[in-house]
Amino acid sequence: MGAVKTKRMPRAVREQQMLDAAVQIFGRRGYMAASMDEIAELAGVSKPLVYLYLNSKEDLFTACIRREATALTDAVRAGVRGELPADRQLWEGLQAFFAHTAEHPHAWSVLHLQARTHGEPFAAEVAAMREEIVAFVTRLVAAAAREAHRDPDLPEREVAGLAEALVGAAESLAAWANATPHVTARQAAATMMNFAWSGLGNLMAGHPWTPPADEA
Amino acid sequence: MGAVKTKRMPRAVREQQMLDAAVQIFGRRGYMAASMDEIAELAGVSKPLVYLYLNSKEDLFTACIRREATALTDAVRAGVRGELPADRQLWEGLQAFFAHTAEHPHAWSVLHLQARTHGEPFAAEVAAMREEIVAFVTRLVAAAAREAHRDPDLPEREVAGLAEALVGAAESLAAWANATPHVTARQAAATMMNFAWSGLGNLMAGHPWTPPADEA
Amino acid sequence: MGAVKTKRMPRAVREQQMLDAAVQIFGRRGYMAASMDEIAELAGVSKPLVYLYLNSKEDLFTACIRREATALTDAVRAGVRGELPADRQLWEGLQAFFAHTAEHPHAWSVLHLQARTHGEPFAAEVAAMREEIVAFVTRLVAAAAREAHRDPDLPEREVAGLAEALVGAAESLAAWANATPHVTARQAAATMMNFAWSGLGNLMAGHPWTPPADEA
Amino acid sequence: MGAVKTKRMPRAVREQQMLDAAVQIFGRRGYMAASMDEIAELAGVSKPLVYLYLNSKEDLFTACIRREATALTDAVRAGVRGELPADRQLWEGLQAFFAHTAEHPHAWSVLHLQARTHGEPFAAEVAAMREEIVAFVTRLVAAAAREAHRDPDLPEREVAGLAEALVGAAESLAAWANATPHVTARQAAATMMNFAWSGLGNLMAGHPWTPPADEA
DNA sequence: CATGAATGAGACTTCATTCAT
DNA sequence: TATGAATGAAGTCTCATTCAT
Repeated sequence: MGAVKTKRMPRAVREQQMLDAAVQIFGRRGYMAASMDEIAELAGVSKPLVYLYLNSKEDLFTACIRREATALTDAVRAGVRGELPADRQLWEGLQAFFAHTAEHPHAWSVLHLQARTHGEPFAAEVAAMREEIVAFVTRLVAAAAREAHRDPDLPEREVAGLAEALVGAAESLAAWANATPHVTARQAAATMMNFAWSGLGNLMAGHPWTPPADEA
Repeated sequence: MGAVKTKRMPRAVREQQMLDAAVQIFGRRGYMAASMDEIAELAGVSKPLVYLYLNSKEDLFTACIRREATALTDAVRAGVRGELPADRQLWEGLQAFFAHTAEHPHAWSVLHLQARTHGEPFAAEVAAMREEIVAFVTRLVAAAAREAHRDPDLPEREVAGLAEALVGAAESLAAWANATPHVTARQAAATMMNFAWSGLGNLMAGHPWTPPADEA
Repeated sequence: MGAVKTKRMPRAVREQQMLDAAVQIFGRRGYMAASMDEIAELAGVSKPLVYLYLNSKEDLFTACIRREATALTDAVRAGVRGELPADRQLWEGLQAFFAHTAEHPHAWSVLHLQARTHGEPFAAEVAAMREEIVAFVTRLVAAAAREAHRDPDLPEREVAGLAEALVGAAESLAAWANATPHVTARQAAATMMNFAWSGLGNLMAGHPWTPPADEA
Repeated sequence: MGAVKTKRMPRAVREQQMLDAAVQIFGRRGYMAASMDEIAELAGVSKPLVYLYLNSKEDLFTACIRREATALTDAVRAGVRGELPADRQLWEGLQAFFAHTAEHPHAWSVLHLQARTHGEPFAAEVAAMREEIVAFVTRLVAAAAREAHRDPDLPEREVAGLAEALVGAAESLAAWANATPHVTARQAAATMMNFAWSGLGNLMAGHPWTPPADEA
């Protein structure tokens, strides 16, 4: 188990191996309980090399957060086509989000649980990513309001609260989907759309949001 | 700082003091970073006494989780009147929830962040509480469906997903409300109702959920 | 070897044992080469106890320096009778100094070599002690000048230089006396008086300083 | 900062660059705290090259000591003209000594502080140099005795002690002169002559040693 | 009931040193 | 010749936990 022990690799490659191992261990054990020994072993290198390249446990953790935050936002961005109406964009973004978090559960654990649980420096790193996503959602809500010719604008804090709730719901659902067998990204996204777009009231009245039938 | 150092208290009282201190420290520092030394000092007792009464760090943490989980569910239960329609019950439950988490931020940190970040034994404890709340929400959704004479029942897993999303949104909003100045429990609950009951679609179309005007 | 392993001693006693061990190891190996493990073992306690009582290696070293500096200045002060003429006071002070350094060679190594070799915080500690001794010598020189009715006062910096040279010579001689077998404190002090009081010129001309014949 | 990084230099030159760097780092940080990394970087070469040329940290330190000890004794020897009377020779030697130590403070730190603080192998190296200087001083004292027709020869150990004290005083004064602004080598040497040649007694009586007025 | 005294185990980190190119 | 890559060994420090009074 762990990376095959190959000797003398260029620095950039070794660094990625270390980050891979670190994300896995941090995700499994949590920041404090993770030991540099275990990370080094899983990466197939000696501990001093980890320190030589990544400096300290804190820096290593930060590097993990940064890499995975970027990967996640990139994945979401890549999944969305900007020319579609707001609900369709949200639908696509959610699918990309659930797909990515399902494929990288350790990374998601690092971002969603570990990073927020261990003080400012790390939490701030995730907050930046979150803000980017919240901003994306906020743009969608604004666009939807325009499309619907909504007249009295929603107060700014109300929008912030809504975006927060939506993102929170999605995050929570991601954890649930990861833990529940046979729940696909598509299904999770559909549940989210029903919940967030139609609302429970409409849903109960028999008016769910209906996904488009085009995709794989 | 810390409890006033009084000698010879009955065991039950001492134990509560210890749990108070532990919740505070665990909430502030996280499970691993919290030290038994600091907890004992804040509780105003010697470390061996903590071990005598609560056995080990794990047991102490579990006791904290259990006490605070019970307190939270009790608070929510106490806030709801079962004879009202579903949306009103949800409205009241959410208010109670946001009010309690705002008043006990350390406890909320323990339940929402710390307990889920440190492996099965603790996560399971919180999961039990969560299930109780999810069950409550599920009953509400079922009741709402009945009230609306919804015909084809929602598939069970879909309901589970919706409840999960709703709870997740509420949890996320609780953290946000705690961190954002001047957001009251009532406002947070109203945002949740708009979001969860009416849905973004309706909201954009100018049909928000309207809270009743009766309460303080 | 090392202190007899007795259990459960009061804190003050254990602290002294630790300082004893630390002075010995620091004196033998130097600050950096000394390991806390070795010190703890020689003190007959576990390492954590050393940290519990003395905080850190730096603090431990500082405590050693302080204790030994105080002991040395106390010893010198106790050896001098203030009512005698200047040269007799110097003679007595030197004897006390050489006797003390000979009896506590590790302590002398800590003060003379180790403390000065490892940065400001420690050097400053010794500098304070040294200044006290230099001040004592400076008073003697001034007194001698008064006794001799010397008219044009010596410039202040000149006095500082002389005191520095005298103390330096004594320090150096202490190391030499410790390393050379069969050199007593009395002999070392006599050499110093010849050198410092009479000067090489007088000495060569057959006019040495003659010690009083009273003491043991 | 550091030597300019030039490729392909002859071995002898590279070695000197390394020794320069090593003396500086050892002088600044002390033997143990100095790291081979820092030395290699300051020398502008890679660490393996340092090992190729100088074998080990111990050997490197020894090489530093040897080079600087030779440089110092050479400087003193070069400053003394053997045909002059003893006190003039001492005067010249002291001036050369203070001038050299002032110009090479790192080297002086290595010889005076670091080398003596780290065990036999290094201390022995310095002891050899010191003996050479002490021998020089001893010859002067003997010469002075002859000039003064002193009859009963000073016992050998007494001479050793005097030389030791003189050298110790000079060493101490060198450190003091380096640390005190605006004290020149000439002034330091003058203080030493007053102290060592005339003695405090004479000095107090108004009979200092007077330097010749010839030099720059 | 309550605590001062004590420790085994393990964490992070650094360093001198060596391969393989 | 010269170096980027790599590590065994050791050091400081912290913590949960237990005696013995």
